[in-house]
Amino acid sequence: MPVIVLADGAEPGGHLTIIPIAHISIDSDHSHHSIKGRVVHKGPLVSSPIYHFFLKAAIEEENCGPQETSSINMVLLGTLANDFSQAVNQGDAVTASGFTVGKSPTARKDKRHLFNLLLSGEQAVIRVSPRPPGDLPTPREARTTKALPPPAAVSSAQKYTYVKLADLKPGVVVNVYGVVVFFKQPFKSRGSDMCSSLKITDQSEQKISCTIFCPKMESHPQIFQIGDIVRLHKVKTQPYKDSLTLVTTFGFNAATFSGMAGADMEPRSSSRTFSLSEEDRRMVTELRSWVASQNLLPPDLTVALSAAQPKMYFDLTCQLLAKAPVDSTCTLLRVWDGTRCPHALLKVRVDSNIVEGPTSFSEEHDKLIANVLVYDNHVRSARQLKPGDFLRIFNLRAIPGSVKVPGLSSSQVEEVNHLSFHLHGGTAYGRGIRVLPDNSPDVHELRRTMDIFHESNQEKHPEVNDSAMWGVWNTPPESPVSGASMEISTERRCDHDVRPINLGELMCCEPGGVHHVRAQLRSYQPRRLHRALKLYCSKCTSMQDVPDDERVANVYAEASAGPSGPTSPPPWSLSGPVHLAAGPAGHTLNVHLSKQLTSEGRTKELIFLTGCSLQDARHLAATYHNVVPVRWSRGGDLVLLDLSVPFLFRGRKSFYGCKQCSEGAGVREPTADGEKIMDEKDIAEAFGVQLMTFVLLLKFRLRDAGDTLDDVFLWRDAETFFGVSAEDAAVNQQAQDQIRQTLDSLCPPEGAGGDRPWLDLCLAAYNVIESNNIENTPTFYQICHTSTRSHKHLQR
DNA sequence: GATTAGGCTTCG
Repeated sequence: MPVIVLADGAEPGGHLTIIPIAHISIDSDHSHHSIKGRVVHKGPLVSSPIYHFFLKAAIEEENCGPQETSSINMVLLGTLANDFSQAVNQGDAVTASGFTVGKSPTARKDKRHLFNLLLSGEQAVIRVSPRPPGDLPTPREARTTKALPPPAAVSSAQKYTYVKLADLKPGVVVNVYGVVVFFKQPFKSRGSDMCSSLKITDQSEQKISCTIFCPKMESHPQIFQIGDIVRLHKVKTQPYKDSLTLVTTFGFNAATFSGMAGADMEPRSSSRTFSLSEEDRRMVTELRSWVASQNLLPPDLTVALSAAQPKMYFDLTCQLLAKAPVDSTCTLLRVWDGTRCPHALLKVRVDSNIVEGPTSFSEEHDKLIANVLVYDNHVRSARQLKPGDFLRIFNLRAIPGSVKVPGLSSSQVEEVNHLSFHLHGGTAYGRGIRVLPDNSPDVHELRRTMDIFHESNQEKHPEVNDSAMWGVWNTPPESPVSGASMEISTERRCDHDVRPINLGELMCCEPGGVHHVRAQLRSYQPRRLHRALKLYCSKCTSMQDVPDDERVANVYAEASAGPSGPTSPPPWSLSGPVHLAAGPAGHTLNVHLSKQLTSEGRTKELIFLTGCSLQDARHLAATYHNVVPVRWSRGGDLVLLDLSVPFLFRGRKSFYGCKQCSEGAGVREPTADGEKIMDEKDIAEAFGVQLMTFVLLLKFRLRDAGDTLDDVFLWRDAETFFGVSAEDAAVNQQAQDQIRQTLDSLCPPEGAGGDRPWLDLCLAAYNVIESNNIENTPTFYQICHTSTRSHKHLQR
């Protein structure tokens, strides 16, 4: 998906609600909110070493109340900044969503909102409707406009006209709309491009073949099924065999819409300056209702595994669980769709060392897993697939009987009358594989079916915990990051004097040494990066997950509702109620300050709160240096909350203590030395809390020419590797983006087109000996002393 | 502003 969508109607899409700019707050969850306003300032595009690009802008709301803050600063990072710079002009109306909120450092100076919006990554979307012609700038804009460079050509302002398919003349470049009646997935042409073909029709009932040549997969029309509507810009008519065909020309661009009447208008397009005018909406709506009234589309061939019959050709929507190469012309895909095929399914056994994804599943799940063998040209597309991907496989064939599977010994193929599924070589009948985006309606439906299976299976077999399946199922692939292209390499920072070896040699080495290898990153876990963030206790070396906000909020809520009998605040404290204006009605909570600090005029330095929510604590952390949520014990004393939640808030950061190593921890007055503001270490020490630190933990699978190595951990030196501190990654979107970008470059997502770079790595080999199992201890590897270096190239 | 392909079941 493009990060930026330019639309004439600047309303939020789908599930988003527009909220007033004044309601933006650092405490609120704005994931379903969007804001709307006019661009009153557009800063220059600045090249940034980390994000490629960086741009500041400000938008102002129209028709807001007299007292409200009506303008807010936005910080755009990465490709979004680049897109915005090209496609948006001062005076354009925009809506923004998918932002995070931060404190605006310039609020005092520019009199804008106390907070600013940070937009980056996939979730950030800006929609733009250009300023109507003749609409004069506001006085504030007029003052600043002069300083801006002349406006770049804005594609959104361009007017497109569309030709009906019956009115096409030979040898002209046109724009057309059509309903897809046939399509083929892109395949590698003999030339330099990928080639895809489709046939479209419209109300004139003319059927026209189109040939698309584009080097990038994602620039081809993203067609998921017959009946989808495509918009093709800049295609040339070309006579071929008594009829006209359409072929891409320079400037070609495609957008695809669902053909279902009433479906949303969200286009599938790789164009970064995408424009959707009223006419576009009308064209799509008219084609949708025309299709609904006709009977011209070929039947939908989608069939669930539960309805698969021997010998049939059908389309399968499914999830990939695991895959394994069988030989150079054949790859095995293990898939499921949550339904059970009435026919016994062929079991294909492959060496577990070459399987990508889980190698075994529970018996119940196994019955639902279909083995799909893909051949020849499809081996190439299967290479891009990752376990967890949702797929549509077109023109799959159900094959009954015993099948000779290449690469298997004769004893393994004697499964008579079991169904196997083949995706034969070639592209006839649109044969091919397509990855479905996580937000597609088909994926939603698939997930529902899989949910039902899991629930009923849990009831039947509560003892079975099929972690392999859950791992894949809960780890959907992230959608491709548009334009996250940077060349990257790794550099060893150690001075070990060892000769680089290959992975095969490494696996023969005894644990305990360090080794240098050169390998590619095949896959990594967890796919959801927030799960890579852990809390680590350096004393007992335990590691735990960071609790999510909901859990933390619950603990605070429970503590607020705790005992409220007679209380005895500590003698060193001053207590009193404080009224918070936050929230719809505002509310009151109790604060406790140190007498000592208060007398020194250092009231801002430390505050204890009873009856506070998570939001309150975060809110007050913007004003007070150290915020400690506490509760009353049954005996009426101030005590710390359960250490499963943060015991301290400092700015945007929160700090946790280790439960095991903090025995006897309690609320005590920290000694203030007056020179510096006390920090988390001072407070933890005073309370007797063993501080935990944030760490990053990832597991890599490496591969070189001959071997694959699993269980390669990146942990101790993860911060060196990414050039980001784990503590920053916990609170800072920019740090998270840097990790994401690094991983995307090392292991490019499907469709991004990048090659996997070769990495120079220093690995430590070790094993963990458990007391009762000295034999057979597996060897693990850890990446050490290695950092990534990126070499960005500017985008044109 | 070149070149690619130009649907129409594998044969495992």
